[in-house]
Amino acid sequence: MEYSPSCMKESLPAPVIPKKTVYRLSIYQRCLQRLIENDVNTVSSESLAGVAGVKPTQLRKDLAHFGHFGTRGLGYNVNTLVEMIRDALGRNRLQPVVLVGAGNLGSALLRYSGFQKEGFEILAAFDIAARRGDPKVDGVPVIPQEEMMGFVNKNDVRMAILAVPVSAAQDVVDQLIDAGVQAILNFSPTVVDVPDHVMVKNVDLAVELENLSYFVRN
Amino acid sequence: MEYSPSCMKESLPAPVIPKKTVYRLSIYQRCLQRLIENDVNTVSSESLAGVAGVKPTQLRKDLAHFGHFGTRGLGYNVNTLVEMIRDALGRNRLQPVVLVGAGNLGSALLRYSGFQKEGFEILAAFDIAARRGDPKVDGVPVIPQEEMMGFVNKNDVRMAILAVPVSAAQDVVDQLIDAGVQAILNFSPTVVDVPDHVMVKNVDLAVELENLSYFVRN
DNA sequence: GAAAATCCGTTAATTATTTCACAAGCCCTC
DNA sequence: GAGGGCTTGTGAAATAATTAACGGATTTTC
Repeated sequence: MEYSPSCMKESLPAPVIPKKTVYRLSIYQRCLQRLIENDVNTVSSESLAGVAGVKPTQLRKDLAHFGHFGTRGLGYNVNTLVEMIRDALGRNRLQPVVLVGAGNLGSALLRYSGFQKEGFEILAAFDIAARRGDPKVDGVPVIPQEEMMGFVNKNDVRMAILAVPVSAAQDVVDQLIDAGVQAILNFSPTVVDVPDHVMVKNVDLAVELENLSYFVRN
Repeated sequence: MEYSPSCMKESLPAPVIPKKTVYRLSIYQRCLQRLIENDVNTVSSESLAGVAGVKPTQLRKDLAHFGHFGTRGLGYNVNTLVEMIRDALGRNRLQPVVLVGAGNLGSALLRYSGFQKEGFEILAAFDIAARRGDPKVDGVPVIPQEEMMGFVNKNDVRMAILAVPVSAAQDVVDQLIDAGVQAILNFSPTVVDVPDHVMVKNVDLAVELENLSYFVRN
């Protein structure tokens, strides 16, 4: 049981990390980075959980999926934890990403510094209305849609951010998948169909707002 | 049990709708609107679930929380369903909303037509750098931050969209809550502290992307 | 260096959510 | 208007996720 997950014993099906755990790892990561900035070396599950907005038990259980990282009586070493999470989430955080659809929302996302700051690089943006020689936006070239598949293929791009109109969404998604994309962050307000091996995360701003409105007392 | 929820009988604790159900209602709503545009009158749980990306059973169970709306052997009347969901989510879909932080992301959200299209109206945007007399963005006035609390108070605003830098997020949230806001859609990449009666939905773009990267095969 | 205080890792219990399976209801045809 | 074919609504079963409880390790204090 020690440091090696049980799956090592005889290549069992998989460690099976709950999706929600994986999601929270990203949140922990963000909080840890804040701690590093403040020169904090050690953190207890209680205080980290407090900052991340979860219960201490949940934090410990989440981390336990990946091994033993804490010191009883003391807590977790911040740097160790950050490395562990980085590994867990895939060291390929330098993964190239493309953005499709440089309209209002799309171009705002291009200028949004948050992605870069967290270690993602948007290689290029594609738009149906783009022309060769269009100016870069915040250092990112905006390229005609036709060149998307070739580009994705050539650069081994596995992740895409989608911000195209609903009417184009499914088509673009199909193309992206054809070209090798495996994960899509979808800002187009529609549900798209994808094969099992492709992961889509929908971020539908209007749906989020509508959902929130349910919790407003009348 | 019929059309009136059991809570009417003698004001029981509450109908207790699962959060995830409420969330999915918004998605169903969107899919239904697409159906209306295509002049579809009737839809089965199977086909609606297909479009919404869920299992038919789940759809039926979700709807069942609110009463009987379908016709066995036939399916659901699209218009009836739309009305039912609108009611369930709170008829106050004309709820006023304010946006705080008119930077890159904030101003893109202002121009984003999706909110309006779904029936939300952004009354005003506030920014620390705004000056009286600044031009409107897409019809929405951009107002100095100092006037936020007064405005929210006066206009009975219950919902806010937050797109300010991390360093300002908690302060602004505290002010918003003081002024009466009950639900916050938070695009600032940080977890904010709120009392129990306030609902926050975090949309952290970098976290979403990082999370997705876990599912990319190496 | 012993005792007290802290805090992790883990099992078990609880709670929430999803799925199954099927009875009951309704449409539609003949 | 009777019967076959669909499709809903729903209890019960299965699954997943969260929380609680606690043993044991480690630090800190005196």
